[in-house]
Amino acid sequence: MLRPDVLRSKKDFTDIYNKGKSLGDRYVVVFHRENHLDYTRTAFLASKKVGKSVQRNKARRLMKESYRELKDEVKPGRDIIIIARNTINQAEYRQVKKSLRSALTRGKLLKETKE
RNA sequence: UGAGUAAGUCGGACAGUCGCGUGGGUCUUCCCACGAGGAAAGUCCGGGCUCCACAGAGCAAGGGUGCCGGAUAACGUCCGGUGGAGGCGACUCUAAGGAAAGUGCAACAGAAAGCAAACCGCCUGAUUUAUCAGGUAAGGGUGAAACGGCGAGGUAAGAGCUCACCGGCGGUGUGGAGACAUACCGGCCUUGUAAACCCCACCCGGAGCAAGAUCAAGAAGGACCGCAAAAGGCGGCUGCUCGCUGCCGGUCCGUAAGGUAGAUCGCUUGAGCCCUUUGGCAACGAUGGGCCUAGAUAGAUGGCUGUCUGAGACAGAACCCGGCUUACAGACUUGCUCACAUC
RNA sequence: GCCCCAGUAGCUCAGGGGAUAGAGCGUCGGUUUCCUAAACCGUGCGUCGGAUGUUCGAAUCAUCUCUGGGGUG
Repeated sequence: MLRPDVLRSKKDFTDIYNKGKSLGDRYVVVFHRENHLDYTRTAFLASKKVGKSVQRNKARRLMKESYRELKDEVKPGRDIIIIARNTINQAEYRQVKKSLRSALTRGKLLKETKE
């Protein structure tokens, strides 16, 4: 079965790119937009600029793992696209997580309870 | 011991914990099992499978292969051999048919680049002593390549003109399954290039799993049947009105079909892997037994902690197999060769 | 996934077995000018993306490889 919390259609992507907000950090770029649902939908992308398939898979796994640990702090009801930059190849997991956290914080996507 | 050569194996491991994909369970979000490669890569060949075309084969075009024999489902792959090249050797490499079917090309240099010729020479004759006529292709020079090589005889000078050896070509015999090898004889002999066109032999229909098959929303669009009836358009019964009626149009219900979004299948059991015995030099084949080993669909292998020779190669399945090619840190095993030392 | 194409000077491109690889723009130097521009003259600029092979000879032919670009569903 297809999971509902994953972005799929081309229309969603172009809407988020054109009408959503974007912000970048050292290792990742985040696009986000309200989706009027009661849950969050996400997508993790690594383009060919990042490297061959091994590097791209590694980048996506690091981003997914980072998001998994931050998931409970994220406010629901948004579509989020997380894109790897080619600097991610030199990064460790902790650095990626830190970068993603700072990006989400600056986009005010996290709940106010945590710092 | 050192150097080398050939073949092969592994490709960080283990434990705990939080997560991911598939399957199963007593499907309560709990438990169990399994979960990338030797190249998964490049997409360079060969097949399976699916649809289309032809349903008879042949010819042509276009493309491919190219020493011989075997292996194989097939191959441009593999194995064994032949010829050639390299290495002291183990061994390695080899697009290796045909140039006497034809066409083209061979720059520059050189007299001459392919079928005959002759620049300087050499020799003979004539004579005006510097040229002319004839003979010759040994020597010089040019070039990547100059019409068999080298030596002897021979001659005016020379020449396969003659002879020995070597190379090549043709014929015959012998060995071999064949490529080919070898012996004898012959005339003395024909440049290179086919990864230039080409000739000969053999092979090839096209597209590709996003192929294709099944199910199938919709306030989507079209077809047909029926029913109801408000308005409208055109026509008929009559010249007009009313009325009746046919068609179009519109609304609703139904039928069958195609089929978009979407879903399911194709999707992993296969020319499969491991072991035993056995035929074969080998590739590989046969017999018997055992095993089930990813199947996602924006696409599953990651994070943290600890231990160990301290960590680090190239790299990620997408329908599936057989090969080729390319990339690859490091570790290990076995056979063989050469050199040195010792016994 | 499948299928194509390209790679030659700093840039845009010729050249498809025999060149010292060529043209335009550009760079640099000079002439002219008080100076600059324009004009004119000159100058260099290249492992022909890489490796191996065929050939007497390769940018050109063959094989492998790298990089870039495009098409298609």
